[in-house]
Amino acid sequence: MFALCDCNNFYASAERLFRPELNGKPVVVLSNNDGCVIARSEEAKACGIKMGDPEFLVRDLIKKFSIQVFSSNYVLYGDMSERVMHNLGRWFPRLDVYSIDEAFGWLGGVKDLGNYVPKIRESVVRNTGIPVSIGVAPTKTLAKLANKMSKRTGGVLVLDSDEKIKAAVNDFPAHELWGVGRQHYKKFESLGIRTAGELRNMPEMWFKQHMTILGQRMWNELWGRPAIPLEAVRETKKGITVSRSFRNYIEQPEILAEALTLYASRLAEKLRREKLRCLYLQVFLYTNKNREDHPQHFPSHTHKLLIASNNTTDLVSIAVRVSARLFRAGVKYRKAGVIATGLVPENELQLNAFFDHDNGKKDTVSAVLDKLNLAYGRGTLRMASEGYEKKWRLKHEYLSKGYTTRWADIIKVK
DNA sequence: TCTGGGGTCCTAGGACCC
DNA sequence: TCTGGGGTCCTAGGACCC
Repeated sequence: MFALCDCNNFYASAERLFRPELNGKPVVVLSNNDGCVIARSEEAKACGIKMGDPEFLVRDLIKKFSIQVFSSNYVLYGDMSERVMHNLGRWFPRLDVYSIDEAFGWLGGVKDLGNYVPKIRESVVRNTGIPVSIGVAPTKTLAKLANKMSKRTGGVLVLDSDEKIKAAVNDFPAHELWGVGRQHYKKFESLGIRTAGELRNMPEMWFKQHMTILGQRMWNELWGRPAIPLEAVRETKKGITVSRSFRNYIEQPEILAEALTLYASRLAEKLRREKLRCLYLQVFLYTNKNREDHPQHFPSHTHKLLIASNNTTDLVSIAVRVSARLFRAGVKYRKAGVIATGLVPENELQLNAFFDHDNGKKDTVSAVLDKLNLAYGRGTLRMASEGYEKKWRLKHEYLSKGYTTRWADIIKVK
């Protein structure tokens, strides 16, 4: 049996944990640049705030219901996530951490699930302060379904018989299934399919034809036959991205170069942290697609490196050069990013017979950079091309403190 | 009038996830 | 005026190989 454990309204719960006076009050967390709503407490949902709502469109609701607003604080969420996962790990022989607030656990051989599962939930809540819900079923897809249904029934739901599964799928909306997005739902609608129960009664070939092999897997999973295995060890990543929207539009190539310098520096740091190097570096620019009156431009280019690298100097110089070529005058750019692919382990460096390698000099520079920035704070030592003013940098006006990660921000008990 | 078969790699686009 | 960021997988088509 699989268990899906997920934190309720995770970011909102994490923020409220250190502001107990907000318990029972509406709370929302905004995306980067304070753009749109990405987490809501139950009270905020009841005020009519929807997932993904742009902040400027719900400003009136926020004011009307005195909703507490937070910018996203990923350092805090990352740390709280680690605590939750660590606690979950005590209860499962194998744990597959699926996202920052979700994990699949393997419950093979546990006899009294009805007794065991609620204990997991109570323990995590007691040890971390983060409320979680747990759904249990014979497949991952059904465990996800059970998890969603459990939010209405006290946070735990175990589907351990064909009868229970049948009752659950007949009561579950097809568009809320794991793996069903807007496009698939449109197809279901046109056929009059509303519930997961109606959906799984369609023939297997229908799934294969209309939803590719992923649909075929879903069909099996809905009938209780596991088609998606537990990944106790996550495979190494295929790519690493750093991209951000700008606070204001960028219309000058030299300002764009500043942003790309920062993003490529961050990307190099991420690669070094994961002990990887990249063979390809993709650079892309975006305009604001919500503005039909602006000229649109979404250029992108992938640069192939002669030797795999994770050095800040290498990646920054490529990113800046490529972005200058992609840039078009008279266009208002809203966002840019860099993607590293062709990832290889740091210590398996393949040299190039026709190209001079510097015998690790740049690696030494990067190591010094990381060491200084770790000791004295991120950005202490950085590339000069990052600029000084950085007016394009993210907006986060409602940022909470680093309660669990910064000594200066630790809560004092009187 | 008639021009093979089997494969890999890469890219772009679509769909979905949290 | 103001609409996030970081991922995965699948498919189709083009270019190329023998």
